[in-house]
Amino acid sequence: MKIAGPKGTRDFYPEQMALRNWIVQRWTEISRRHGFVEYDGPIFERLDLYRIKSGDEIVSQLFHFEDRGGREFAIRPEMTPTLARMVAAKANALPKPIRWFSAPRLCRAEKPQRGRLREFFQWNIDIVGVESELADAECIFVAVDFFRSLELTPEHVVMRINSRAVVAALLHNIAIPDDKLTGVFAALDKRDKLSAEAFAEVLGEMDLSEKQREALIAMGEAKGPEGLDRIESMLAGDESGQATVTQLRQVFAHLAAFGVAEYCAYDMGVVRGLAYYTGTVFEGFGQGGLQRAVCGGGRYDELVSQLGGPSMGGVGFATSDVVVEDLLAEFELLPELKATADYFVIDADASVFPQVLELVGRLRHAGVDAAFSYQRQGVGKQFKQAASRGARRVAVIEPDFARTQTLNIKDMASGTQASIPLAALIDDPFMELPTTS
RNA sequence: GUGAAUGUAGCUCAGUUGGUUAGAGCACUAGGUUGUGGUCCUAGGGGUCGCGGGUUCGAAUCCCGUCAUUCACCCCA
Repeated sequence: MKIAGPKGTRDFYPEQMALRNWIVQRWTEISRRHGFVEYDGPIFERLDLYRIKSGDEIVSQLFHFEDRGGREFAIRPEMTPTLARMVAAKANALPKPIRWFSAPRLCRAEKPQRGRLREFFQWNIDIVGVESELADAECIFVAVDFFRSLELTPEHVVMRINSRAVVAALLHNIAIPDDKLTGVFAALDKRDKLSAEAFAEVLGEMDLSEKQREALIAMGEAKGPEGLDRIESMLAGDESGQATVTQLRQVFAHLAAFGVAEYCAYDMGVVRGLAYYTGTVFEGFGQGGLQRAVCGGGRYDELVSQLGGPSMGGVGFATSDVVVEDLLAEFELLPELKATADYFVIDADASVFPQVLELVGRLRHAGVDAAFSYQRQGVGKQFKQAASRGARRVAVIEPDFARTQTLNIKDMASGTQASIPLAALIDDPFMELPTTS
């Protein structure tokens, strides 16, 4: 009886595994380049950890279970609560600022579709313990630098940036009551996906005054530098409100200094769904046929203290292997990852096969990736195998090898071939081959 | 959770108005070109036509159900 894999999960055959590893290596490399160190936590957590702060949306899609003592657990659906828990537990002992990254395997009981599966890998970058908007800007910079390293340009992906503090100040200014904030946040967040009429209709259902609705419509359209100017003028006379705009402008100034301004744009339509964001919020948005968020993040200033730690602000973002792959596929930027070997050793005659094994043994012992054919067959066939195996060089052992102690070495890319003494090969397996053919 | 589309070999698909042993390309395996490669040639393995039921002399093809996948909504990585 055949049993299919679980819905929304993937089997990583060597080809897919190579791509996944390539992506994770990229994440690791970029993280280190920007001065982040790696951490990890358990793959399941107490269910309460997510009940506290992630919001209903996340909780409704948890895979959860009980142990034999009736304790409730959930497979981690996101990493930030674990990070906050770990930081809260040792807050005073950890050197600040905390600059951590992780690439955890996560699970969410969602209905799978493009860019969204039930099991995936997510790259998380977080800076904790820095209140300055420098940290916000640096997180965004890391995200952009990652995309840039994949040869993605602003034509492929842009960072849309906003601040919940600014939004909150605006809403406060037009006297939106606290109990309606969440609803209004949600409405603004999907402004981009709706027509102007549909947006007005959503607002119409929310029991707001005419004036409030007009203000929200004006807000919802604010984008780019002019949009930010308009927002600032809407806050005229509100000193603390204007301060939030000044902070947001600082973020943009830092991003310009880091040299990634062309990737970044102000956008009132970005509010983000997670409940714990308090300040800067941002998302990378795929252009072309993708048209979806490919990374997302923001500032969470209360999460650590809510988990019993000291009052510590944090900011971070995440992206997943699934959307990164979709993004690269969309623009045909996926790498070609073929299996390779440094050397493929061939016998010109079955009688010297023992010497093949001997040479393979010596090369591998020297740290060289060496392969050979299991079957004794013609030289042509063995070369064919060497080629499909991705061998860079082929070493041919001739029938008179015992006497000459010399091999024919061929470079597969250039076709150059040379006669090299065994001792010289072992001494330096990657020597330049004489160019005479 | 709501709505829609699709389900033929490992992959991409053909399969005429329902008619005999269901095909192609790629991939895979073996062999040939008789001592130097990713070309070419030949052969081979592999399919309960998603599954179950119905209509019919006869169903991959029509009908119903079911499952799965994909897309959109919601939300999100």
